[in-house]
Amino acid sequence: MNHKTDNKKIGIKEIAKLANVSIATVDRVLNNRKDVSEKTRARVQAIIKENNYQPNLYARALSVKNNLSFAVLIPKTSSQTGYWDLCLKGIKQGVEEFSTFGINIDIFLYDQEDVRTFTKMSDDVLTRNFNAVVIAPIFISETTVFLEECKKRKIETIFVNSDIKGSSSLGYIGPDLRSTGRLAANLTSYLVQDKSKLLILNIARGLQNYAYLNTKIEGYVDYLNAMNRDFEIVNIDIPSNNYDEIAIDLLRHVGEFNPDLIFVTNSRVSVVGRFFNEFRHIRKPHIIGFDFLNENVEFLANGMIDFLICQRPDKQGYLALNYLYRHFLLKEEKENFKPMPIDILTIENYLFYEN
Amino acid sequence: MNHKTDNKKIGIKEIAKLANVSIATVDRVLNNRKDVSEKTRARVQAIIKENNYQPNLYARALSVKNNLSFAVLIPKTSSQTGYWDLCLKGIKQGVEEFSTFGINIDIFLYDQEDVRTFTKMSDDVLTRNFNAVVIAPIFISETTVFLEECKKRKIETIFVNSDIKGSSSLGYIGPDLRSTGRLAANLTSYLVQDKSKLLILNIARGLQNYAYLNTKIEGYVDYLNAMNRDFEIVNIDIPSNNYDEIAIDLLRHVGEFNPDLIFVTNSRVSVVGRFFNEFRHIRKPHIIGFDFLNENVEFLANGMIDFLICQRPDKQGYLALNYLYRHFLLKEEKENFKPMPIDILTIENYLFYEN
DNA sequence: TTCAGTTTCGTTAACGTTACCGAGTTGCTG
DNA sequence: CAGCAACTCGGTAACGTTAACGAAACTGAA
Repeated sequence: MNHKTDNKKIGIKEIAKLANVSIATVDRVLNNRKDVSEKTRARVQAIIKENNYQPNLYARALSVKNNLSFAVLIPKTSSQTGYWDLCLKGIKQGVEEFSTFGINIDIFLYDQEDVRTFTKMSDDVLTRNFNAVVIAPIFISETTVFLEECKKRKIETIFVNSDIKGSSSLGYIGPDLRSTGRLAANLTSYLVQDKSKLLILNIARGLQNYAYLNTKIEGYVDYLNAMNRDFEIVNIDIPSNNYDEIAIDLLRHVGEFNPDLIFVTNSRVSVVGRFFNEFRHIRKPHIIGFDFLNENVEFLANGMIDFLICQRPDKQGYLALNYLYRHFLLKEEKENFKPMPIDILTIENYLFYEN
Repeated sequence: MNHKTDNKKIGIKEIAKLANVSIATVDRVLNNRKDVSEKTRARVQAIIKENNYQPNLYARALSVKNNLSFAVLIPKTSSQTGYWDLCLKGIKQGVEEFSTFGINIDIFLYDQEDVRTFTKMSDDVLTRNFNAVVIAPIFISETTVFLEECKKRKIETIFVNSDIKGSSSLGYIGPDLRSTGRLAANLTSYLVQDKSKLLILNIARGLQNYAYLNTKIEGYVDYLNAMNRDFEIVNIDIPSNNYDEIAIDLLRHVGEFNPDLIFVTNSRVSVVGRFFNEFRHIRKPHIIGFDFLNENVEFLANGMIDFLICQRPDKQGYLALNYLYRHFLLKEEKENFKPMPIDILTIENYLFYEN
């Protein structure tokens, strides 16, 4: 059962020799540039295919002295959640890694509670000459305007975190939102009995800017309704970032509704954990929320939160840059990226998360 | 909030100029070789640190024309489970990727039901001159003997899939087995009520060779006992690979015990799924098992299996080779690898698995 | 002082690919 | 047929690092 592997990698030089041309010509057909006749192009291509030539990406990366520059346009982290810090962490890893190739990456952080900072930043981006820009599209209409400008100037665009279907030039890197909602519902169905009361909580100031949350909620509700298990589902908005304010609202809603499970539709789930940690006399429901933030993990670890659904914001950020790198440098065509995995974290596996 | 990043990467050449030495000398201190005086070594090192020099790994990989060769020594896939196929898939990905660097990788597949094939293969490995060998240590005592020989010949060793603590030279790449057991118990606790009956199933011919399964079971049982929820737990071995034989045993045990949940301790969980798919009149318990195999996913998708706990065998295989690559070529020291993540798959997120 | 041996260091050719520069060829116009 | 553009193609220097080779400087003993 000894499986030998003696596939000596063939280089551009050998190809050239076999085709009886110079390496420059081989390079031209490889990168399908002009300045090569159809006849020789065909001949070289045949030999390339024949010998299963694979370019040495490292040599390529070493050789090319590009002056690519990318912009990253995402919210700055708020006082209420470290979510964007994670994304930024991934971005910075990419900045570090790709600076080796002379890629310059500038990061623009806008305030997700102030649309004017977004328009300001996006204007700034346009004054410089970027080859591509990574965008977290929070403000939908403003982003659409910005995308128009990018298109005119032939600046490639790619989304992270949420998608405006079909409007960026390079697509979207992030989780399927509807599926994350369905997954939450799936877990919910294990946690509670028939006829239970389920509370959906949307917590954040300026909720009108988080249109994508509705997709999650749809997935959640549709899944549960299809089960015919007589759940009573209530959807509540708490448009605040202040714990004390939120606590007051929570006190009222939880008191009135007395839910068996709370589904927090974003990363603010730690607030709910904190609430039940303080108000011990209130019956603690099951809790499901999002994202691997320190404050969330704390309540996962002490049993307050049952499940954390994770979309790896850091990986998202990194992958977006990685995608650009591959698009520009390695010239990989690649079908539009695979969707991000959706991870489930519990008290028993969170320690091994993050790879 | 504009965050500029203008860290021009400095090269070995600039370092040489700054230190007033040749690039060869810089190279010597970088790879701390001999043939350089303590004085200049210190000076160069200072300048390296000062300028935060980071070697260009791609240039290094391009330059070095090593003749490294690794061996991989894992079980061949049996008729009963595609588990090792997955691991092999990851290995092959590594073979492909690292052949660019002139690394030669030979794969030796032994029969996990026949210890003689293992000793035969491991002897074969020793006749050749490998720099390192990746081992899945199924046969503990035989592996230990083999490791002794490797140590004598200064062949590096690294484990995948399961560990014999402290006996390989480069450590272990794989999940923490006890934690996977605990995680299964954690999910179990959500799926069933107090006083439920839980059936632990160990299915495989030659079970005596799977000592590591006990670690999983310990984690599972300990976790549940600590909950004080009055579970009735039964642990059953079915030492067979034949479905008909297994079905007979299952029929008997399930009939007698009537479990509320079955925990299959390895990847053979699809057999149990098939069983309940055929015997519709028997009350189907919840089912938890391991590994992202096609046959398992099939029963996850149709609702037979509730949770699949995944240890990414393909990633394990790839990471093992990647680790060797980094150890030999990039000379990264790196603290002994992070543990593998432990993933939870349900009917709602399996589609997005595999990245 | 000489000379062999050792220690320390610099020069240079690779590694596989890219891209600039310029030389040869063809085709067309006047 | 001259002249000139357009099209093909080859030569070669770079990219940052490694390693083989040999030169220089130093050591110590005769």
